[in-house]
Amino acid sequence: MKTLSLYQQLRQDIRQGIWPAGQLMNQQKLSDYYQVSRIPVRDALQQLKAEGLLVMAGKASLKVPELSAAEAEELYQIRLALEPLALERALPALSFHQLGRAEDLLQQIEQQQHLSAADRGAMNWQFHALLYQAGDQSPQLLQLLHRVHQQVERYLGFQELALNYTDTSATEHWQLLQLLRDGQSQQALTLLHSHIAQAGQLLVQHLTALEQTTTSQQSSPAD
Amino acid sequence: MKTLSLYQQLRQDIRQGIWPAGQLMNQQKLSDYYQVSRIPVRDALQQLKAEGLLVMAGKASLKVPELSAAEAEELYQIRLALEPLALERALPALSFHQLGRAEDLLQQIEQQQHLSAADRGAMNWQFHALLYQAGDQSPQLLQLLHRVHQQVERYLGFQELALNYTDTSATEHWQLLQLLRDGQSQQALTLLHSHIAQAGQLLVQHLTALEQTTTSQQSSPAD
DNA sequence: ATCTTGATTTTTGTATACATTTTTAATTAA
DNA sequence: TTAATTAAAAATGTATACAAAAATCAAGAT
Repeated sequence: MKTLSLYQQLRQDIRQGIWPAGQLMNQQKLSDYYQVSRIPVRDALQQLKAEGLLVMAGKASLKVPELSAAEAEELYQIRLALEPLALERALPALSFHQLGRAEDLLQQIEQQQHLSAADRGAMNWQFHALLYQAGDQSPQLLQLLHRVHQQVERYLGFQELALNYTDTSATEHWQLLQLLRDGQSQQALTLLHSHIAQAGQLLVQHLTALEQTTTSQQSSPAD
Repeated sequence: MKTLSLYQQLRQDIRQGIWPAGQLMNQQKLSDYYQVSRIPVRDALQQLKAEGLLVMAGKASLKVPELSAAEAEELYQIRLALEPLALERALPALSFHQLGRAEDLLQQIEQQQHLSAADRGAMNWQFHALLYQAGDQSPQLLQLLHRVHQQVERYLGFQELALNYTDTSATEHWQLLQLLRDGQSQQALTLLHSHIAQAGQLLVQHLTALEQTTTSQQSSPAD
């Protein structure tokens, strides 16, 4: 078991809901909890803030941001805008060697049986990133996408959604690789687009339904 | 004159070339230079690193990243992918009130005569951001774009490029506002796209030319 | 009852000191 | 000469202590 940096630990704990949405993250509490001084806590918090995994609450304090269907939709629109671009830029450098590595990873993901939705999401991103990284021609783009996926993973971990979607998703990944191997770039880009759109739609629908039940629960006893 | 945070100061100094590309940014030297302890320096450095304005150099040190035409092109491709999306999402919330504020800003920019290319770039981004911010419906997108523009500004400050382009650019901004006021959304999006593409092309051409003269200077005396 | 005002408490910001790691330089062997 | 190894140095990581700021709460005025 690798020892995690405090930053990694915190990120994981936020994703796992130990620090839920709305939670105020103050240095003192955290330095007590994790048994370190406030300096490394500061560092970790600042990094998380820069990545959008924490947001300002008031003038000088940080909190775990709330989740919303609207934001999830925004994140998926960003994915839709950036990921086809990333794949397109990587296309010239996508050798069979690279595609082989992607296949290995995909197979490995499938063999992992009992994964949480968030973990599965993280591995899916690894797969996508492997393709986009080819040739190392889009470091800026990759960094932005990494950030976006950090955010998305919080939404995935939120609830075990659409269990049957994982099959569809996996199938599409294999199809994507097949198209890339055959040099059918345009079709690959189209598939990637609809693949992301579909996943986004599913997530947003799920969250929207959830928000409505929650708000109706909140308002009906009061009214 | 407002007192800048160390982070802001450092960002400005990097943009102004006080710490040039390739420069190693170590905490000790900087804490001497800015007359503060290493703690606030750490904070500032970490933030700059998270924003991509500093990059790792070796295992634990940071440096000012090098500039390249390839990266500039990447950044403009990202702008092209994200900014039309941002405008599209802001469209429903774009009231005449908002457009009026944008006009004021534009006029104000034009009245500022002697600005560096980087300063002018920063104000241009302010103008674009004002449009995209309407309705506050894309906070994630705005944050990503802010990051991208931080990077772009380094390139603009690099050299006083294409002095005559500022006129073209300003004209296009007024045209964009006109189209938005007239409700010609599709045309506005198209104009925005070509506006960004044009600026990007100009910058990349400029940098490419510059890189070639530099590399030929480097290699010819040796060979 | 609500909104100020001021004092109290909590929290964050920064300096200093020390521990650990990384980097650099020098030395030795191949 | 080059590469590997090791010792010196410099730099970063972390803890503690203190200063400044922010948030909280209670008392008083409207």
